[in-house]
Amino acid sequence: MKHQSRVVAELRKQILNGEIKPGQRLAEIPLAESFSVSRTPIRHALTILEQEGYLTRDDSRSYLVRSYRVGDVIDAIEVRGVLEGLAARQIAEHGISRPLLLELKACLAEGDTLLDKDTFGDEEQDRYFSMNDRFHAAIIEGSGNTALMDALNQNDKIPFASAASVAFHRNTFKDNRMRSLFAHTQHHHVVEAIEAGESARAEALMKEHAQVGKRGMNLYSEDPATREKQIYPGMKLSA
Amino acid sequence: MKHQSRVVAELRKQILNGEIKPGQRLAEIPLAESFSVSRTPIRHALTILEQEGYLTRDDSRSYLVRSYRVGDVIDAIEVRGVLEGLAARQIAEHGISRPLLLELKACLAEGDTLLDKDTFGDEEQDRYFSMNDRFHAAIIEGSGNTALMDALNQNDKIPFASAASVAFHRNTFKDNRMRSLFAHTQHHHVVEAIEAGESARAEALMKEHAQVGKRGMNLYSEDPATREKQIYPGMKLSA
DNA sequence: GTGATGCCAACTGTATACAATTTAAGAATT
DNA sequence: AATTCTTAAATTGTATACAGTTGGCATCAC
Repeated sequence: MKHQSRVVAELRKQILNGEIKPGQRLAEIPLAESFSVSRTPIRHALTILEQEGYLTRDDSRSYLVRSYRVGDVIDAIEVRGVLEGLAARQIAEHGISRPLLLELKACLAEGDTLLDKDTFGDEEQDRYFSMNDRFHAAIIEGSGNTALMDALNQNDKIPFASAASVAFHRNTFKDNRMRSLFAHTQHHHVVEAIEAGESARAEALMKEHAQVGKRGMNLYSEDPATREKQIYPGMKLSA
Repeated sequence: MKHQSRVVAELRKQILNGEIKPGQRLAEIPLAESFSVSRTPIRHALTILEQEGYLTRDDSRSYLVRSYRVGDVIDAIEVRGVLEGLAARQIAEHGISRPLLLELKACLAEGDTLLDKDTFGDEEQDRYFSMNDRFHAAIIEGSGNTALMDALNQNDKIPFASAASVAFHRNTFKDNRMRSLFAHTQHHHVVEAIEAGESARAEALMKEHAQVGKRGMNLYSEDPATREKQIYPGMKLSA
């Protein structure tokens, strides 16, 4: 029992995995059958996923999986920049707490170790990405600014816009390592600035740091045609 | 006949008006009776209002009207600052469109006229506030950044955090006029900067402009005790 | 062959019945 | 008198029936 939460989670996962393609229509009855529940929990899930931004409604009727334009992703990365910048600034302004500083330093140390090795294969990449997640999450939550957290949660709904999305492109190892090295050095500088109470610098550095999200996916383009290209959760990006 | 949207809107209004107080429990059956509909549209409305942040769930069961701390409001104003700053910057970067410039200039002109008069009573205030809304909406939508609009929509759920919330405090006419005059001058400067393509300046000015939201409600305090005070939609703020 | 009309199937919106669970009160026991 | 146990009422979760609407398809007229 308690189908509600299960259906929401499962459906969201299917959308994010790309098992359900954008533009595809989601009708209640087929979904109910496929989940072996009644329409009631399905309706609940569709309502929530619409609110979360994964679905839209066609003519105020049926639900469609939403797709995005590349321009939306670029813009969302910009939004993440200013928000994470604000988080870094507020931490610097209020003075960083001991536990937060320790967590950030732990992230830095782990990254140093990873990037110091001669190899940078799948395992190292995965560990790097997970460390990257922790770093960003620590800064965001460390700000204690719930409005900021909410706004970023909203923003992360857009595919490839979240800090975790550096994990989606898989180019050559050398490329990824270089990029990671650069990004990690930015992490160092941000922590430096925060520790020194240099709030404006911390904000600027963190803001700029978000731009790696564009570069990493070759989205760094103001070309209007590129901006219009469709993109969706679970899409394979050939970088 | 389409009770859903009506119930959502009505219930949201009641929460925002403070007719439903924070901490109050919202049970489905009493609500259904009061709206003269079945539980189904009520459930739908509660699901949406929870997603929108107006309600929380107690022990994953009943819905409660959420309340906020003053600190949340201050933080949300800060978030609005960086987001509206980003909007102004992007407009300046991409070059302002003719219709947008006209709309902004119209807002400026209307404000000039209003503030030039000798009186600044309720009517002038209301017109000023409505013009202020239009100005902010024009900048936000004019950025064309949907992620930014989504994030700001999320942010505006926090009571007194939206740009429209300058309307909530009613002090002496003189105070309000002075504040409005100052804020309006900032509007002028922002448009100036955007028109000149001075994107960094436009961003900084717009960011600073959000701070009037704190001052206007005497929320400008880093005092931890003040930050902890409870606040809720529809609450009367004695400034 | 083409277009209009009408019918049927599928779908959403709403109401409601039923099951499972929580809450509360009252009774019983210590 | 206090605590615990029992039980009933209230509430949420789920299923389902029914009505109203929409869209597609086939038939029919031209």
